[in-house]
Amino acid sequence: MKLKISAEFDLAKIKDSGQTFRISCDENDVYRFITKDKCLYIKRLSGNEYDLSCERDEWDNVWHDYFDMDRCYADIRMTADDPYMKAAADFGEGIRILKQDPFETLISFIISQRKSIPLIERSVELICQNFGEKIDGGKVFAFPSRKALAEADPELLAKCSLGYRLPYVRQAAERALAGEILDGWEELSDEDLFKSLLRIYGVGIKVANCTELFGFGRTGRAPVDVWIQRVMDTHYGGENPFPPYGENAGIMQQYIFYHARYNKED
DNA sequence: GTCCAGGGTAAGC
DNA sequence: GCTTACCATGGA
Repeated sequence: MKLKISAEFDLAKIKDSGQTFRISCDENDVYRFITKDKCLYIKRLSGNEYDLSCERDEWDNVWHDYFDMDRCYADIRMTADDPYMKAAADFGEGIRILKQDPFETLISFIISQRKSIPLIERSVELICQNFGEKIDGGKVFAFPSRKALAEADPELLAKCSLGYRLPYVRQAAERALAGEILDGWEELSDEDLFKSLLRIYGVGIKVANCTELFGFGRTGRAPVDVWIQRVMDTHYGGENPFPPYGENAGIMQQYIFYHARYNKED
């Protein structure tokens, strides 16, 4: 179907903002998004006109929330209150925080530690191809279920370039399958959710915050990785500039991350 | 060969 | 509580 999207919405920036590791783009600028067992192909035609592979009800029921369409990012960007933050927020116009599946987010960010984004994408894609269900007529693989990953053949799992993270991934999948983690955690406060995530083997402060922000929609969480730390050291005297933004701290963090990584240092 | 990547754990103070 | 060695892999 065709859809007019008047909100800030930039497919290339969303793809390159390091939130999820499975967005692809073909030579015709058709972007492919995957969440759970759904797959969306979307292309910008002109202005704010888009061509989508799904129909209205799937957009309303799945993708509208996935793309966080009820939030006004323009209003949030305007609150940037120092020159560097303002420049990053302008540069990142069109980024949105995707509301991803908690299990996929947790596993993906456990894998992400000490890896570059291209290598994370490769590992996650291998996991999907080896252990995920075929969707979209068999052309695409969904992220693996808890059961498929918990019961994954160890040798095949090792071929996904997980390195020392392999036991982290397996244990998280086993505990998720057993219902010991994630289930019901939507009800927890940000702080309680944080504490619960930190108890998972292989999950530290950064991965816990990424899981909160991208998997549970907790936009007040602002993960600090090596890029954000560099910006803090270089432009903010080592201080964390995000707490004043409250519930939008994670969104401002995402503008800074995209800006810093896109411009390689700065 | 060296350094780095959307870090975390465990041992040692 | 805080610091530090070590962790497996691939790209620059």
